[in-house]
Amino acid sequence: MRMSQYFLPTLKENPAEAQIVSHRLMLRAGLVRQTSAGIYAWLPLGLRVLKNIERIVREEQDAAGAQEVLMPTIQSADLWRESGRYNAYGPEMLRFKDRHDREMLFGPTNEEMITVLFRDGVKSYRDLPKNLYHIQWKFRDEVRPRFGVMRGREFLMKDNYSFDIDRAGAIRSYNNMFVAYLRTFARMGLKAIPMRADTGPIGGDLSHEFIILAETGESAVFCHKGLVDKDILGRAIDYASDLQPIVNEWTSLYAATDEKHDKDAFEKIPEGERLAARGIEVGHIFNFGTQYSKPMNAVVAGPGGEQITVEMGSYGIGVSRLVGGIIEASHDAAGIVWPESVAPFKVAIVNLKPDDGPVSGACVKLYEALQAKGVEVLHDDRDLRPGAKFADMDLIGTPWQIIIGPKGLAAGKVELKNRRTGAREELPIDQLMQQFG
RNA sequence: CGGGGCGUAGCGCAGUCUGGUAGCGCGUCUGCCUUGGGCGCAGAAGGUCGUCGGUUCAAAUCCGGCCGCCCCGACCA
Repeated sequence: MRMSQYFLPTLKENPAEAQIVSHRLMLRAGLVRQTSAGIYAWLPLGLRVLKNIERIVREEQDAAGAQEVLMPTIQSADLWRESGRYNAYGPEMLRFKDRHDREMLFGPTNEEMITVLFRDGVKSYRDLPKNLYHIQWKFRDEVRPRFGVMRGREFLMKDNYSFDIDRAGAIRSYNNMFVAYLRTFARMGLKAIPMRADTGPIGGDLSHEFIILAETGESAVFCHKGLVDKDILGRAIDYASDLQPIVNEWTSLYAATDEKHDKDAFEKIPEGERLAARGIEVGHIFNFGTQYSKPMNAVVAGPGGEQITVEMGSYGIGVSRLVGGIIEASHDAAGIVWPESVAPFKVAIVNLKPDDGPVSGACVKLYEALQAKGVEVLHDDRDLRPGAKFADMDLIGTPWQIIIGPKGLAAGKVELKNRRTGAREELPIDQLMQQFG
């Protein structure tokens, strides 16, 4: 993308309404604009990040055996009357009537809808297990939306639902998602720690929240330090095998949110290995047994022809929240520092002297060569002073900056800067191509 | 939902107490200059002062209603 043509409105000053760093940087770097309290429009740069996060979530869900569907944002009130939640759910649910006076709602979650889809489509134990997910916009009319996309009213969420014949199967499904979540967040450069959590109004008996540590987190969390740097990506994972040992490895060390915090257990950890911090919830997994399948009569025929109520679980990842969460976890005084896996552009070319023929020629040639190789590259061809370009580029946080100016070019070299470390090196252009091949 | 604050140019703010020509910085546009970390000079555009009503010769300013936004708390499958 040529920056001179890109819709990228960056701001030099912090908007007054933004208090936390991720919100400020998202506005300043031109990722989003607020349109109402807790409701945001995604601009081109922000949308690229959102799509990258979505892609990683999707790849890991697919790998773990979940199948993608897409359910609507609008649901009927009758559906929710079936589970008994229409009246139980509070004013966070946005309710309205259509032109025929039918009661509708903007979905805050999809347990009811998925249960009906499952119930109507699966009749035999032989078709189990099933695990269906979708990535769809949700609306919850929060009393007090805040912190930008971290607690918006409209937000993008991956939610999925597992259906098993018995509890043992449900636990296998739960463990699959547990490991898939570890991988998902790790791939985004996050250190997400699974913590025992309250199941809340959704009910159930087995639940973990995946928390990333950040000063501005909404909840207080307590855990063993050993969990912070545990690595999942180095492991070969076979979702067909029993993943309980891996789950045990993570759950045997203490980790809990304040609702579930056990002070005595925490203090048994040697003092140097205790970690009391604040965290952001980016994922939450539940096993809730037959809480929805029972009232909604989601049953399958068992081997002996008997009717068996299926065991369910649900699993959520806050996709739009992750954009803010990743920034909270990865920024510096100059701006955002994107992990490569989610960066809107992997590399940026900074043309220091656009009115210099050889310099611009080299920039364009490199830009086209990188594009031809499928590298996501942003070319700053704007007629601005170098300082302004450097400031913008650091703000939007492209992991690599290729800086091309007349001095270096005369020596046949360009400069490569790593956004995270600030390290720079001078390289001949063809060597650069190898690096991004 | 309880408490607090704010609404004046694209962004950040002053002006409101004490009513009398709507300002500043940044950004934007034009020209010149400059070109390795938001450079400099000159000129310009841009505002129903959130909204509705009241008081007054006169309202950004005083009074009232409404709307919107932010912060703390409670809440948050």
